Formats: sequence, structure tokens, C-alpha cells
Amino acid sequence: MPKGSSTYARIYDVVGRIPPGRVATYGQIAKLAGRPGHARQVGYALSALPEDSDVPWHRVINAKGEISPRSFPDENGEQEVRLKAEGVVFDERGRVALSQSGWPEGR
DNA sequence: GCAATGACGCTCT
DNA sequence: CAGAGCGCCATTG
Repeated sequence: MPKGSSTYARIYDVVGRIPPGRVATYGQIAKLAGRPGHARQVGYALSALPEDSDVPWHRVINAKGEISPRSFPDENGEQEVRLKAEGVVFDERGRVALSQSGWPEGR
């Protein structure tokens, strides 16, 4: 992500900084990306994420610790499976335990 | 060049 | 404490 990085690229960079087995919320990424309060752009940016991107978009979830209903429901369940495969802890409600798998929390 | 769309979060009442 | 409404930015066609 050279200087010519677009705002989206910056978000991808932050997402790529998320450690494995951990998940970050849009607001968290937006803040780290330099756009606090603009979580929308983060979600939109991920929507435009190419398949050949090395960005772990599946580690990005909404502030509720749930997966957002993306235009492609196929990957919705895929994201959940991927997070579990990463070692992310889900609560009894089927949500991600941000208190445990949240980032940069992790305790 | 213009317009429309698009994975939410935050604040207020 | 809970629910509802609003805003914002960038990309793509």
C-alpha cells in the first residue's frame, strides 16, 4: 500500500493487521483507518474487496459481534465457518465473543 | 462529469 | 435502559 493507496486500501491494510483468531468491528477499523465514526465506508470497502485480495475480510464484523447480511449470502455462512476455523470464540447466541475474540482486546 | 449505490455506527429522545 | 433516525465517504457505471 504505497502512498497512492486509496482510502479503501487503507482499510484493507488495517484489516490485514488483525491477528489470526481475532475479529474487529467496523467502527474499530474505521478508527484505525483514520475515519472514526465512518464505519459505513469500512463495510462498503469490504464489499468492493476483490477475491484475489489477501485481506481477511472474514475477520471484520459489525459492532454487535454478528456478521452483516452481505449481498452474497453464500459467503455469510462462510465467514462464520472461517472465523471458527481461525479459533474465534462464539457465544451461545451465535455471535462472536468480542470480549474474548475482539481486537485489540484479546483477554 | 454526474448520479446512484453500498458489509454500519453513533447520538439523540 | 431502549428504540429510532440520521449521516458520511469513496467507488463504480
